[in-house]
Amino acid sequence: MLQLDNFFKSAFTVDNIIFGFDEDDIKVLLIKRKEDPYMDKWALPGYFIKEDENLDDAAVRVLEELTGLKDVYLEQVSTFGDINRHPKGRVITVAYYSLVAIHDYNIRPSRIASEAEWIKVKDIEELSFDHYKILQSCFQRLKRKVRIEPIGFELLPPKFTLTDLQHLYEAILEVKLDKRNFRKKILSMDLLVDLNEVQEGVAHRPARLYKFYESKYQEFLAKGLVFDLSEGKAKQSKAIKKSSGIID
Amino acid sequence: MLQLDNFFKSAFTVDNIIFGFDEDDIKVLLIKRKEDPYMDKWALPGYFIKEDENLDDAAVRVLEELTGLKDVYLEQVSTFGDINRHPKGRVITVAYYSLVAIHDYNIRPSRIASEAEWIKVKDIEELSFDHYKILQSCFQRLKRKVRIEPIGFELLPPKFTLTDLQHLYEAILEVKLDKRNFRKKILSMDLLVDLNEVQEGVAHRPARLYKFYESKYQEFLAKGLVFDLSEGKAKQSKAIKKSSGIID
DNA sequence: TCAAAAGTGTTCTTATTACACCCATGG
DNA sequence: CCATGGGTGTAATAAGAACACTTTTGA
Repeated sequence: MLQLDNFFKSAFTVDNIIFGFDEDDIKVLLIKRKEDPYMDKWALPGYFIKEDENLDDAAVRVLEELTGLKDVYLEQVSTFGDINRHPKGRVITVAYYSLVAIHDYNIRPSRIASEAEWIKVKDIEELSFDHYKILQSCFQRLKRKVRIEPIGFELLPPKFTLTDLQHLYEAILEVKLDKRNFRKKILSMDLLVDLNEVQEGVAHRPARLYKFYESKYQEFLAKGLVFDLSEGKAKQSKAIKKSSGIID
Repeated sequence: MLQLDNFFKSAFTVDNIIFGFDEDDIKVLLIKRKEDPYMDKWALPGYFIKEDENLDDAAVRVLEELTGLKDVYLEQVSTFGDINRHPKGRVITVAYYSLVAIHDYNIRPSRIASEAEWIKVKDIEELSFDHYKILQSCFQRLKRKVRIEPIGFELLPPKFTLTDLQHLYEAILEVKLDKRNFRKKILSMDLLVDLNEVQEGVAHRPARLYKFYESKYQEFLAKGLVFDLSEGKAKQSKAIKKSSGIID
């Protein structure tokens, strides 16, 4: 008869890597800890999972408790459990990343967080615990994911310009993209709605504003199209085209 | 002062999804449990992690203890921790997948496994615990991963024919590929060595044998090339080409 | 001599790249 | 009237897709 008490048990936490986009840079939300270990050091917002709580629910709760953010995109990335990753004993952590439109939310640090601040990913050199490693792993995941699904829009306000979108992709993919080719591609996917509005108060020709057309994305997927802004126009996926007739 | 004992602690396990390839089908290695819960039912090989053991080390150890397999490709996929996933109480599990060339290894079931058997992924309809869900999630991961890195070779014996390789990709990607186009692509990547040997004892024209040229893959990566057999020839990555000169 | 799979090129179509100038606005 | 970023098209190149017949072997 299996008795769980015969096996070692560990504390479990969730850590959230919250990505934002601001002035051409990808940032993450870090908290300054007001609790040992690593008191007064920058860390990812994370805390212990409860006994009666699923992992995803814990990620949502902890995020809200520490930063005030809710209803944001969340995805599990990876689990870190090295024996010595926590100075007080074995603590295994499940890392999640989220995507937030920075200016649409107010951050309210609380609980173990004395401050919370958006910091450029490229300026971060070290963090508490193994959080630097976790950050890198989540940034890699974001980079891959953004080429497969149109999640980048989560990082922009509801109305954005094509240049905003291009800069977002350039920041995530760490590449320079060609303006004309980028526009051709994204518009040909037919996933954006031209709002017939323009920017106000800019000292140059104002840009048109667009929004992401969520429900068209479902049609887009149903047609077997693939979202990839980084290397060209949407292509019909092989799965559909090929299965129709290779007799040779 | 943070006291870990004030927080909920859970038992935690690793589960291994071991993929193999045989007669044009992707298979997974399942064990028949000789221990409750789910005694005599098919399950993924998995067991409890020890107090002084990192997650990856546990995956390696458990795999060997239950199946006799060692020195195989292993990668963490995802963590499953729903409150009720284990009938005896809270058990959080970290899922790994591995890739094995079926005929190069002998399986020796032991510990909690009374039998171990390779079963086609497409024939599996249910498993113990939430293992069916874990399997699906790992298969999705394999599907994505195989297009980005040449890990498929782990599933083949050291010497294989181009048809073997094509069938492998067709099985994983669940697509039919064109023979001539497939050969053109893979050979143009220059990652295979033609061994100047042919199959023996086949009732048709014997095929040439190839092996994967591991060290050439490093050169290949260094040139900024991308491995993708599913949609065409290796392309120079945008990261390298683009950064060189867009002035417009 | 048959069955079974190996091996091999070309053409057409589509996607990707490179690239430069005029436009609208605020200061 | 200047500075700033917005907006636009085309031609050349490269990659992808479609497709059929001859070869070699063992039975």
